[in-house]
Order: sequence, then structure tokens, then C-alpha cells
Amino acid sequence: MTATKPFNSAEFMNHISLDCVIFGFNNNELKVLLLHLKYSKEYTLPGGFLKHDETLEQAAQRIVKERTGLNNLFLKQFKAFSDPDRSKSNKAIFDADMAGTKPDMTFFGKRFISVGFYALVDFRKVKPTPDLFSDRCDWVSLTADVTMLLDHKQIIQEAISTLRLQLNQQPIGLKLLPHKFTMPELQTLYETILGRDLDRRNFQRKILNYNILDKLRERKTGGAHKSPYFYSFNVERYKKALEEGLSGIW
Amino acid sequence: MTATKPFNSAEFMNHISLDCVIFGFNNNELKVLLLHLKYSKEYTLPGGFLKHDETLEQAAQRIVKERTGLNNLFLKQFKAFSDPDRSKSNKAIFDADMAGTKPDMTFFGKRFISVGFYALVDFRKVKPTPDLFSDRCDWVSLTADVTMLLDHKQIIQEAISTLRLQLNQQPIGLKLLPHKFTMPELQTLYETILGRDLDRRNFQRKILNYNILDKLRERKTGGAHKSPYFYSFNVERYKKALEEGLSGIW
DNA sequence: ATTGCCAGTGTCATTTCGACACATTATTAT
DNA sequence: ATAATAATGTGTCGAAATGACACTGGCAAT
Repeated sequence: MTATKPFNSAEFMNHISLDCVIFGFNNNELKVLLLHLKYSKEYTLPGGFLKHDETLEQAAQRIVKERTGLNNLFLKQFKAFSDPDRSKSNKAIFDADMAGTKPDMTFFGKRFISVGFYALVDFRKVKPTPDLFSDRCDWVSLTADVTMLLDHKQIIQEAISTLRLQLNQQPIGLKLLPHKFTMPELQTLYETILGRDLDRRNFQRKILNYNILDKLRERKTGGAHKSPYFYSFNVERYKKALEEGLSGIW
Repeated sequence: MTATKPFNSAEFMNHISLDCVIFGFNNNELKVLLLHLKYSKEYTLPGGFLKHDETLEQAAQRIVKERTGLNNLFLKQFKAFSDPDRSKSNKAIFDADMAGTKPDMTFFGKRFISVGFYALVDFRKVKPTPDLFSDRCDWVSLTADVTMLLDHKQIIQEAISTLRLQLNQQPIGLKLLPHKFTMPELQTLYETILGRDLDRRNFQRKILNYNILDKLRERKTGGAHKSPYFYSFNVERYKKALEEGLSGIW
């Protein structure tokens, strides 16, 4: 990566920002990629502003690429957050100030409507890199109790609700899991998103009946106990099935 | 209603607008409330701008109230439209000019991100009133082929897709139908939103099994043929059932 | 070799689904 | 009046999906 370009508020639209909830799945947990601010010591969603000639979707791709290094990600806007007080007392401005970047207060002082996007990434492919204002860049478990900037906690909650509702319409498993995965891993992902347990055998039967998985000959080794088979998504059939919506609700 | 207040762009946020797709159900058809511009002779969605101290949701309530006269409507944002060229060559400016309202071009000339809302209203309760720039205010059938302003046709399409996806999570029937309705009316509503036919008997069995309808003693008279019973939603049970999501997909 | 744990596979009763047939009733044509 | 028409109310049946559960098989630690 090259050095960070200095922030020039003239490049960006006033009043419009966007925040990305970047989901990853690791160690059988759903996690969100967060920045940890150097000075205010709070977590924040990777977000940014809209350039004058960009769509929101293009801006989201750009911002997530800056953050994860990944191109062509699965990204979806899910809600605009518009509480008039939401961007009051933004501690990130303090951090920008401390970092030596004279924050353009006529820009940062404005009211911002933020459009929330969620991104689904393969955890192992991401190379998170802290930026000028953040000392760390962490995958934070959803169950972790951390302090967050502004309304970012609420934004994450809404993102998860959206995930849950769209589980049968969006290629969520495909985007969150590595190419090869085991049935227990897929089940845990579903259980995490849905927030409840599923019967192991019924889950397997149902998901296999959709005909969207290819069972590989290979098995996962190394773990204790019986080694599970690997599966991978049959992308063509998966996409086709999603158009109709996977019937039933888990 | 009182006289229209003159438009003062200082009251509003720059760059943010919203457009409302107001759905109504009448004569067994799903319809959208549209304004017909006096001079450019095009249909447009009732839309508006965000005041400095309003949330988007509050603005949507205000705008729909100005348009339909109804309070406390069911309203839901579904997407932000952000194509940089979407508000280029806005013919509504021409109409504002012709109407004698000197349009504030430093305001209207800006790029606008529009947040789409859909509203569900009881057709019979709405009193649509054309405004300064519109000569008519029509309920337009979704199948009608009319010319529309900017990307409003696309916005309507997205609204319907959203409706379809949310049919099992949102109180769509409750909000679109009058208090009393017949089974065939409810079925037609579902068929319209889903875009396909349903078996009359299976539909009845399934919807009754949800236990969200109260069968009334009264029947609908006047129509030809056997008179159907009236039903109404049992609001409490309906809301409860929606929280879980009505199982299955129609 | 034994034990513990997890994965793979199968069974069964119940419920739901999809595709129908038939009876009932209000209007309209004769 | 009477019959024809057409839409509604209700029921049936086999197929498929669902939920609950039991048994077998393999890997590793002891």
C-alpha cells in the first residue's frame, strides 16, 4: 500500500457519509472489523465520505478496499441513519486533531446522514491495516462488550438484523466462508446469524436438499475426533436458488 | 388544508432528499400515488427535503401527510439512490419556474441523494391534493405505462421488490386493506405483490392457520355471485406472528 | 485397547403442501 | 319463475417437508 493521502474535504460531498459493517467468520464466531482510535480509545466502524462523482456503492467499495485490501466485495446498503444529533460530539475529530491533521471543522462540524453498508468477507483473506487515527484494527466478536463511537453500536445491530432477514436471499454463506468449509462450520454460521441452535441432522438434510453444495472427497484433518468432509458452494446453483429465495425459514 | 407555504431552501439540508412510494389497494389493483406536473406533463413521486432538525423518518411522515392528509402512517425506508447523474436535468425545476416560484438554483442545482420510503395506506381514507406544481394527483396502477421524472420508475420498482421480500415480516395487509375485507381481496393483494397466482383454497387454509384473522359474521353484499365473508386482522396476533416472520414463502 | 467426542447416516410420526372435486349462493339471462 | 353462470365455502388425498431422535463410524488422548 502507498502512504495515506492527506484528507481534503473539498473532494467530498457535505452531509453524506457511510459506515461499513465488515463481517468475518473465524473460530466459529461472527466478527466485525473495527478501528480502535488512538486517542479517544474507542472503537469505530470504518467509514468515509462520498466523492462528488461516486455512487454510494462505489464509495463503499473504495472504503472497504482501503480498509481490508479486498476488491469486488459483497456489499449491501441496509439503512440510512439520520438522527440530527448522531454526529454531535464526534470524538474522531479529536483524534484527527491529535494526529496533527488539522481537521476541517466547517466540514466535520456539519450534520451527517450516514448510509450503513454491510460487507461479507473471507476472514483469512483480509489484511487489516490501521490508519493515521487508529492504533489498532481488530476483529471484534459480536458478543464482546466494547465502547463504540457515536451510534455505531446501533448500526451494527441493524446490520445483523438485516443479515438475519436476508439469509435466504443473499449469498451469505458463500461470501463469509472460505472456499472449502465443513458442515459444522456452515451450521455454526447459520446459528450465529439466527441466534439460535439448529438440529445438526435436520440442518444437513435441508441444506443438502437445496442442491447448492458440492461435497468434496477431502476431509478436514488435524482436529480431534472424526474428520468432517469439506464442502464448497456450487456458485451457479446457489445464485439460481437465491433468486427464488431459499424456501422456509430456519 | 391551508395555503401552501412558499418554499424556502434555507429550511432544508443540501444534498439530501427523499421520495415516497405511496401504495394503495383499490379495485383489486395495487396503485401508487403520483403527482402529475403541470408543465412538463410527467408523473413524479411525492418527495421532499430534509429539515435541519428532522430525522428522515420524521420528514417522510411530514411529506406524506402534506400529500395524503394522513397521520401516523406505516412508512419504511428501503434504499438510498445515489447515482451522481440522477438529479441532472430535473424537469420539476422547469415547473417550479413556470409556476412563478423562482426556484433557488443554488439549491435545486445541487446533487441530491434521495432516500426512498414506501408508505402503505388505506386507499379510501386518502384525500390526495395536487400542489402548486401539479395539475393532478392520481392513483396510478402499477401496470400503467406512464412517463416519469428522473429515476422515479426505478424507485417504484425497488419499492415493490422490497414489499415482496418483506411480505412475511411487515404488516402489509393490515396497512393496505380497509378494516373489513374479504378473503378474495386479501388473496388478490398477495398475488399482486408476489406477481403470481395462488390457489384459492390453499391460500385460505394457510392464512387461516396463522390465526391472525378474525372471521366476521357479516358478508359482503352487492357484488355478483355468492357473497363472501368479511374478515379483519387480529392486530395483536398479527404483530406477534410477524415478529417471528410468517413461516414459508408464498 | 479404551474412552470421549464428534461426524455421518437413517428412521418415523406428524405436519404441511399442492392439486383437486363438490356443494352453496347471489346475480343475470330467459 | 326458472335455469344458467360464476364466484365462494369446504373437504380430501397423496406427496413432500419437518422435527425429534438412535445408531454407527472414525480420530485422538490416555
